Amino acid sequence: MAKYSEDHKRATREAILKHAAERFRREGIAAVGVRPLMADAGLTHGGFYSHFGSRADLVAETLEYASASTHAYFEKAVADCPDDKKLETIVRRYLRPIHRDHMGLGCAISALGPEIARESEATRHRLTPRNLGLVRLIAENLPAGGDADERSERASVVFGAMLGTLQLMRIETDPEIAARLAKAGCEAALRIASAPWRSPAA
Amino acid sequence: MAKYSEDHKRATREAILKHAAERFRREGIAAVGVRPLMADAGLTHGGFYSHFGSRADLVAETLEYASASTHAYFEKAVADCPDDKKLETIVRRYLRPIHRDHMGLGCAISALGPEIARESEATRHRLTPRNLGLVRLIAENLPAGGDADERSERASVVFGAMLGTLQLMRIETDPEIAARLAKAGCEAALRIASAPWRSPAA
DNA sequence: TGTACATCAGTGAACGCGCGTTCACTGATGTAC
DNA sequence: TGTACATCAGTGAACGCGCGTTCACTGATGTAC
Repeated sequence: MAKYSEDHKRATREAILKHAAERFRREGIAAVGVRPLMADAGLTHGGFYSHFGSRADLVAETLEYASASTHAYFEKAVADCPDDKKLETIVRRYLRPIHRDHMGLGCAISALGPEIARESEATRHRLTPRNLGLVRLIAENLPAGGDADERSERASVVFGAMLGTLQLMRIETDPEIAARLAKAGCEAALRIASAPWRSPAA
Repeated sequence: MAKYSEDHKRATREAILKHAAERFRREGIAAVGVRPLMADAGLTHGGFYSHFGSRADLVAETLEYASASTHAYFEKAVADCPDDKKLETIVRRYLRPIHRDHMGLGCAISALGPEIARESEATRHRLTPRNLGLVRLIAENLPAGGDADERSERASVVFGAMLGTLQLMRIETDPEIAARLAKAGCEAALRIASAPWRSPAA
C-alpha cells in the first residue's frame, strides 16, 4: 500500500528519533542540525520532511522519546528488586559514573534541563515533573504516606536532588570528588524520600 | 596612554560581559552569536576581537562573571541576617518565583548546567562545586560539624537539590505546582543541610 | 508468470540567512613640541 | 595655547561555512491486469 512497507517508514522514523535523542543529549539541542542527524541515520537531509513537519516538531518528539526511554530503562532495572530496595536502586543507578560519563544515553532532563525550560509551554507540558515517567516511578516507590499530589511533589523534589547532583558531577573535573558527590547525593535523595513529610516543625 | 582611557576600554569589556552573561543565561550559550551580543552593547561585531581572543574565550569569562555576580548577590542578601537564618535565606531566595521567571539574571548553573558540562576541563574547573562562590557561601553557613571537605561536599549536595528543583520549576507549566515545588525544595534542602552527616546508619 | 503503471521514501541542488573571524579603514583622543 | 602626529577602539565589507526548508527528481517497490 505504501512504497516499501509501513514498517519500513516507521523504522526509519524511529531511527531518526533514536539518533536525535542521543545527539541532542550529548551535544545539546541547539548544537545539532538536521543534516548531521540524517547522516547518522544513513540518509540525506531532504528526506527529513517526509517524517517530521519541522525541526521544532522533531525536538518535541525527541524529548518525549528520550524521557520514555529513560523511564523504561529504570522500570526494567527495578523489576527484579524487592519492593523496599527499588527506590534505592533507582537513586544509585541514576548517580552512577556511567551516567555521568554518557550524557547521550542518560536522563534527558539532566542533559537538557535548561534547554527544555526554554521550549514552548506545549512541549514542556509533556515533560513536567508530574508527567515524567521516572518521577512517577519514584513516586510509586516512595515510603507510604500522603495522597497522590503530595507523593508526586515529594518524588519531584527527590528527582530534583538527583538531577542537580548529576549535573554538578558532570561539571566537576576530579572523578574522585564526583564519586563522593554521588555518594552524598544518594544519601540526601533517600533522606528526602523517607523524611516525615509536611511535618509541623520548621 | 591609550585611546580614550584605560577605564573606557575596561568599561566596554565589562558591558560586553554583562550583556553576554544575561543573554547566555536567558537563551543558552549556543543560541547567541557575537553580532547580536555586540549590538546589545551598542557596538558592531568587528570590535569584539579587540576585547576577546575568540567567542570561546568570551564564553569562559562570561561563565565566571555570571557565577561571581550570583555569589555577590547572595552574599549581599545574607549580610544583614542573623547567622542562624542565613542558610534559610539563601535557599528561599534561590527558589523564589522571580528566579524561576528570570533565567537571564539568575544562577548560571541553573540556566546553563548541561552546557557547562560540555565545556572544556579548563573552563569547567573554575565552575566546579568547590570553586563556586555560592556553594562556598552555603558551606560557610551549614550547621557546625565536619571538616572542610565534608562541608563542601554537603554544601554541593544542598546546592544540587536547589539547582535541580529550580530547573524542574522552570519546566513545570503550572505556576501553582511550581510554587509547591519551591516550598518542598526549600524544606528538602534545609533538611539535607542539617541532617546528621556520615551517620553509620543507611 | 510477465508487463505496465502508480506510489512515495529518499536524493541533492538551491534558496536566503546568520555564523565566527579577518582586515583595511576611520576618526576621536592623548601626547609632543 | 596651537598644531602635528601617533594611537587604537571601533567600523563594516568580506571570507567560507552550515543552517532550516523547498522542490523537481529518481528509482525501488507494490499493485493491476
